[in-house]
Amino acid sequence: MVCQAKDFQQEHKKEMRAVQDSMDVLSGKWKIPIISSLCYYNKRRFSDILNDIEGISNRMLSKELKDLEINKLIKRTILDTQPITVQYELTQHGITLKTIINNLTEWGIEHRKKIIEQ
Amino acid sequence: MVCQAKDFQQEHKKEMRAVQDSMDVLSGKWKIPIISSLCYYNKRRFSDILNDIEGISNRMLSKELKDLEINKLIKRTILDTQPITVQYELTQHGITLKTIINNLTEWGIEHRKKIIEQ
DNA sequence: CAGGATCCTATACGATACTG
DNA sequence: CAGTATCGTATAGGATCCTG
Repeated sequence: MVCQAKDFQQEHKKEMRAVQDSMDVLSGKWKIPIISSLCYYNKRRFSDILNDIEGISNRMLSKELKDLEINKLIKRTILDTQPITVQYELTQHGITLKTIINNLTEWGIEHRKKIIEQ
Repeated sequence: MVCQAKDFQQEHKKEMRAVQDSMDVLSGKWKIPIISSLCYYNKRRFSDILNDIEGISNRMLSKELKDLEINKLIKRTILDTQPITVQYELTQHGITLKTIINNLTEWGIEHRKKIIEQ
């Protein structure tokens, strides 16, 4: 009995740590919106993302894109255009976040309804 | 054609806004971990949550719990014990976040593997 | 035990201007 | 176009102490 309770405890600790691991990579005001943009549009240029996300500054977008690239969630490609354009897309690993993005989208819609209805 | 492209554009704008709506409520370092604790343990006292989440201070926990209560995601109950204890649990609305928490947990585990393996 | 009050710091973020 | 550099502010968050 006591032993099983301890097992649950252990299991929950692991789950809690896993969630925090996710949040280490995803927290902040802009990471999720950026990933969402790439999730919905697939390939997207710097200035496009800048327009997709309301309120973000180029400084922040630049910094966050770097972070996400370091964490292997997105891939950066310089296109041979004139002038040069840069394309971003999700990596295979980044794509595994699609489920979460979809859930957040659905939840956001429901949450807005809940807030408005009162 | 052009018209359909515009429709997609519109749809994506909505999705993007929905995601940001979610993040308005959930962003910050501690909200998701707190919800996770209540998600996995169901009913939980203040000091328990304080222990569940590594690194959180009582000041932050107190503040974030208030925020979540205002947003109707959790419910606060004062128990008639000596000394007084306070119990927190997810509301019906808060429970709708379980899917997201579970996904974040799974993703965190996979992400850790990815990071370690290189 | 469950917080509130106070003080303090780091950093996240914004605005603006500039460059290849 | 895709950033970088610089500067400034706000606020998120930590540490500590106090109270019913």
